[in-house]
Amino acid sequence: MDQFDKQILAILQKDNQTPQRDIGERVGLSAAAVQRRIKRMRADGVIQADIAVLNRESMGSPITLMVEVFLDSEKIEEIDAVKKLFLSASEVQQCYYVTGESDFMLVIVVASMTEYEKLTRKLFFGSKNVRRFRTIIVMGVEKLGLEVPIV
Amino acid sequence: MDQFDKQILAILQKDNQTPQRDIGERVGLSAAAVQRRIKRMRADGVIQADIAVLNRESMGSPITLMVEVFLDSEKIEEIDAVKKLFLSASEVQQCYYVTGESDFMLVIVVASMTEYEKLTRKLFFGSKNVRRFRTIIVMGVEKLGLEVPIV
DNA sequence: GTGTTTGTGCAACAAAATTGCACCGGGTCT
DNA sequence: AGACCCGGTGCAATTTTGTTGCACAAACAC
Repeated sequence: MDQFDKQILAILQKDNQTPQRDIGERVGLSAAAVQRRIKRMRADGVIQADIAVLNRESMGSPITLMVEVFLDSEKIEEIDAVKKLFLSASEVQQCYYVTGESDFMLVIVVASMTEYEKLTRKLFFGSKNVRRFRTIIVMGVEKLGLEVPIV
Repeated sequence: MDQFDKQILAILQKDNQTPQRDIGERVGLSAAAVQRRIKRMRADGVIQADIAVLNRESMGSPITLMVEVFLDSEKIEEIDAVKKLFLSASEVQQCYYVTGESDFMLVIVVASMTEYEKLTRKLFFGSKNVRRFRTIIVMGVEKLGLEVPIV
């Protein structure tokens, strides 16, 4: 993971459709070298996924919710159990294990409130270890990205 | 935006490196038709971005934070002003305008706590309209995605 | 120094994306 | 009904991009 790799990643996390030739020019490598590095980083899991980000309005404006989850027990097995439950739901797009008053923060995207209500039963009411949860309704998604600082 | 488009988007938001030929086979179109549809959807902004998601451990485990922001004034101009400020920071990867007790939820990724401390001054202390903010430190990113339900 | 490993550029090659073209409904107008 | 776009399609040709074989160079171990 040298400076070349980092430069390549910086480009890809902004636009992974950039032709390898262009990347090569920008970082000072041949297209072949760039291609080998990208291939290696994908195999190593440094690049976890390659995705298209969709415009939500075009997709019928699904509802985004953030849920702060408070657990009773903080025993590892219990935590792992709820975590597993959360991850099993495709509507849960982001799941963070956090410190402070609460234990988990979830970012959930659903097509309708009815759907969220159902999900709520499955994830929170159905789990004995969830003491309470606070739902924050998102009115506007002002920015949406997954970029990471590259040192 | 018909059923074909939706199927294509469903594939791309999971893996935008899928060859158009494969997509064509899966949805029942020729590769050329798929290519034209994708091109159109990119031009129309239905597809907002194409990005690589990086493994954070490989990137030196940057710190993820969630910040709940409480404003004083809820006048539109004031809200827009802080929003603009938030969006101006590249560390702010997600910005949600929310209902409830607070007004904004931010997802921030920084390389170090020092950096966050500095950002804090710029975004919150520097803005008169921010009454208070609550920082939630992320200990573990259990899932990370931006997928949207496709109806 | 010799050999090994790792990575490079170049050039050939394979695969993918893009485009020109003829064609096929589904509307609309006369 | 018939003539006519219009939007979209598939096929095939073309162009662009990604991939691989090969010779070579730097770094390292022995």
